[in-house]
Amino acid sequence: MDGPLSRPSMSGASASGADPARAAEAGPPLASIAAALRLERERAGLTLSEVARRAGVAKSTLSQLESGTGNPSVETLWALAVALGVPFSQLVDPPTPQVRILRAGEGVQIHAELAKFAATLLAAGSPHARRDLYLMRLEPGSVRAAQAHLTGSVEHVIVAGGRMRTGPSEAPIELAAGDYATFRGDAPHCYEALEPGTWAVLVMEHR
Amino acid sequence: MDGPLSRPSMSGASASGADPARAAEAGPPLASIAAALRLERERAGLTLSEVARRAGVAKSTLSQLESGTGNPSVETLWALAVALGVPFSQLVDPPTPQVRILRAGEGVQIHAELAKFAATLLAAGSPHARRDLYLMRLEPGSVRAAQAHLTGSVEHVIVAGGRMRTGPSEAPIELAAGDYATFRGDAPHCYEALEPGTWAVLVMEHR
DNA sequence: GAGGATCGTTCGTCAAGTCGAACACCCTGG
DNA sequence: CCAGGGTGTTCGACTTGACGAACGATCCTC
Repeated sequence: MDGPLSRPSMSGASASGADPARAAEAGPPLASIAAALRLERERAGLTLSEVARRAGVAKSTLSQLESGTGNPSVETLWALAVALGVPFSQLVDPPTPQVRILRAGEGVQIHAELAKFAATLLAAGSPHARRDLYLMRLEPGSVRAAQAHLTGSVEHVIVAGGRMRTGPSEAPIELAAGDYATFRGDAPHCYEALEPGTWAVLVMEHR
Repeated sequence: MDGPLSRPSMSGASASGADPARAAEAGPPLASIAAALRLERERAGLTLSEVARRAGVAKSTLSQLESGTGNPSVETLWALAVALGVPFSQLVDPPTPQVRILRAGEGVQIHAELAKFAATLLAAGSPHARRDLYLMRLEPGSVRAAQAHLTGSVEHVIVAGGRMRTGPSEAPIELAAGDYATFRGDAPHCYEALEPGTWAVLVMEHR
């Protein structure tokens, strides 16, 4: 039902109280930074020399950083982040999930003392996800096709009323009120209402 | 109706396309880091010496960093973040908003080519906000009172169906379907359904 | 009020990050 | 075939951050 995808640790714990895993990542992400630097540079199609020039750092420094040798200063890393056009923290913290659907009624439910309350955790954001919340209304009869956003962007849709078909353009998913779905936003995807007055909450996660 | 609060720049621009302001913050946040270090240390009620000891850095180094002198290495800053029990990026990026309401129909609307689509930007997340999405269902007759969460947490509520009263315990707000409200989560707040079958999307922003 | 302890700051010393230049390498074109 | 401009890497010199110790300042104890 959900295909070959890795569950991104949907630990439903962080709702009832403190979350100890927030800053407890053990070691300084020297290697992670190295990988992120190289990844983002190649994604942007830039050369090491060019990035170094734009950032105002020596290319020797960048070379060492990309090779995992070194412990950059904040100033240096910041300059590189700006040159690469990515948020600073993307260089220091790991990537994001993939595709996941949560039908109405599914998911980790959190109940209160008096049973009149039930909350379903839809997506526990990674520490540095940038998430923009949208309230989306659409009427049937037209398909809104969205092209690829920035690399790594993820979209979350919670249908509040009506029915809609959304998801990757090659495999749309039909959702009804209360359904929740998330999918990659950096691939072509679409939105189509199946009933009048359809509306949903859209969370656009940029990283 | 919304009291003395500063509008946290709800620039509705970032929806139609690329967002140049994502990593374009001009200078390296030397002073910001200094302020964050001191703030988080005092929040935790720890002494400079103690934090330095836990982080395994010289207290002279920490002193210089808190005074804004210096450009710490990633390794050093990471150790301090762990010692302070805060996510790394909280030390490098600024704080968060306050209180804001968006009634159904209000807000910056984004229309598509065919006018059958309308999205309302609810909250453009700061680059490092950790946002957990919840689908919340609650029935009338009981008030769910939530105590203060972690400092700096912010809650977003989008009512999908029914009516509810929520917000800070000292000044709850009545919301109907389509209404959106956001308020501080580190102060006592409550949720109360006013109709059967009330449900909402809850976004818990931890920072 | 003297003693002790701890706070945060400032001062030299050492190590490490950053820089610039020279290096080997690949591809293109004269 | 071999200059030419491009890549990313490695090498010393310099700059700078991190360390440890000593320094006033403050607070509590005896």
